[in-house]
Amino acid sequence: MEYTINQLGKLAGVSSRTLRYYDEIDLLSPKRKKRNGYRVYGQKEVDLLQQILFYREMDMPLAAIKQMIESENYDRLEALQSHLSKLRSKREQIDLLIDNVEKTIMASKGELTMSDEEKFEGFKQNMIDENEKKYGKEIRENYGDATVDASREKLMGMTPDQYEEAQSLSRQINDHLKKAVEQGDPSSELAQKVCALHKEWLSYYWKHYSKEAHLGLTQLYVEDPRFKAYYEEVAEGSAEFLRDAMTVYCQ
Amino acid sequence: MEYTINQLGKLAGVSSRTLRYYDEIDLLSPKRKKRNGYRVYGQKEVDLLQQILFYREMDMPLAAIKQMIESENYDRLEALQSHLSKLRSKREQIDLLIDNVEKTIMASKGELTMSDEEKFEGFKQNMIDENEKKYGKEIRENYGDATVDASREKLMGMTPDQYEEAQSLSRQINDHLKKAVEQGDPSSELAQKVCALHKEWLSYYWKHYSKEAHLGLTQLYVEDPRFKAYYEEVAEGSAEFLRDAMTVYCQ
DNA sequence: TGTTGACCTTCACGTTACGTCATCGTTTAT
DNA sequence: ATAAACGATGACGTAACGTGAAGGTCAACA
Repeated sequence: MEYTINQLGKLAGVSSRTLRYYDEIDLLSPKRKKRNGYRVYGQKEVDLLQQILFYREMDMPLAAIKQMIESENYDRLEALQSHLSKLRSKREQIDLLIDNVEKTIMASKGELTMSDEEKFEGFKQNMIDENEKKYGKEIRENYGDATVDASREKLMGMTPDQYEEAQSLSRQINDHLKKAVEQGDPSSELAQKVCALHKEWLSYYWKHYSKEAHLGLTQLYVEDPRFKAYYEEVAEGSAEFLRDAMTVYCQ
Repeated sequence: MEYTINQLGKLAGVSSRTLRYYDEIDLLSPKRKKRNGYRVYGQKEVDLLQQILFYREMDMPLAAIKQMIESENYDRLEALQSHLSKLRSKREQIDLLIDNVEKTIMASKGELTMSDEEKFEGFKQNMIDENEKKYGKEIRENYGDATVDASREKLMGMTPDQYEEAQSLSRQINDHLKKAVEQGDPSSELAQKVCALHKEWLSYYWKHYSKEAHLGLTQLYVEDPRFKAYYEEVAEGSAEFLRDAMTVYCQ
């Protein structure tokens, strides 16, 4: 697919001026120019613009974005993973702010009092972000994005490896669970493997593991509509299936 | 409490230059100046800065913020309520972006293909407005996902006592709901008590409570067949009844 | 007592990521 | 043929500060 400057702009929700500016600073150049000077954007440019907008959404300066995507060791997938974790912390920050506003509302009604520190909770994105501001630039230049994310997660209590592992496990569980449900046998090897994976996944969140608690959790998955909704999205009846499989797994 | 310019800056997470700039444009002036010219900020200024930062967080230009807070009919409480709903929309947009990144990751692994339109979903803000108009599916995704996320997080840190309490509440809710449905009046004392219990029960799963979300959840109970099935077992029409009662409860 | 270093002041220029004309050529529809 | 829509290139404007420079103030320490 080929796009004119305004078509691409509309598609991506940016102005044509923006695209011309990106061309000017050699951040995103059109595939080619027609004889009449018109810019023509192709598939590659569409995808690159998407990448750029992801970074921009994280408030990264365009110069830094340029460095990133021009970098020798730029790993697109790694970058996307990093976007994910940043978006998640952004969401947490918004939750903090929502909390703050709710408290402020109550405070203005005289239902509670807030310390001056509390009044600004959620604005200054705590030590993690300050850390990023301080050292982020240099670290990023030297080691790329992944390292920054890594140190962030460390501050949050989990190592990046743990976090990644947990995320990966979660995806694996869903994938295998789906297949196992299709096969239909809770005592099958695959189903038991899902149970083992689930136990491993739990170990990232639970301090003390016990069979009873694990079984109780899967029972909860069945009983509690909210958990059930989650598992219904993985596969129909997967909550019950997981509980049955876990019953076998825990003997 | 009185603050110097840097103390207030540190407290609020802004630079002293910012505070001087706000003074310059008469957005936020210090309470007074000492003989030596030093700026002194007091309690009123602290609270005003908080308000300003709320607006700034919504990407409102400082000139507009100035107009707002100088306005004759400026209602602080109303403004806070508006912040809340805007923050929620912002959260929704981030969820969209997260969705986009996740899809992009899968696409880059060849697990699915994305249209060019899909690649820019979540960037354009006008999509938020569209989403706000679409009730059914979006509500399920937004509230449903948030519910599941919050539940999972919180459950991991629940003590057995808390879990028991939540379960007990759940049973109480079902008991009383059944009786209330039989009586038939959603505004009855019993029905309102059910709502209060439900709110209490939610507090075991939701990190941040809000009337809107609570009401949205009960609407979800009605619209989503999976949730509805759960409530149909309690009593016929109890999902609708709970929603109607909650509408009264939340005013 | 002098000096150091942390804060404070004002003044002023620099920056980023575009918005917004102005002026012009090109293409398409009527 | 003429208008409307679209494209191009300057060039200037802007918001919200960042970043010095040049200098006054203040507590503490030698």
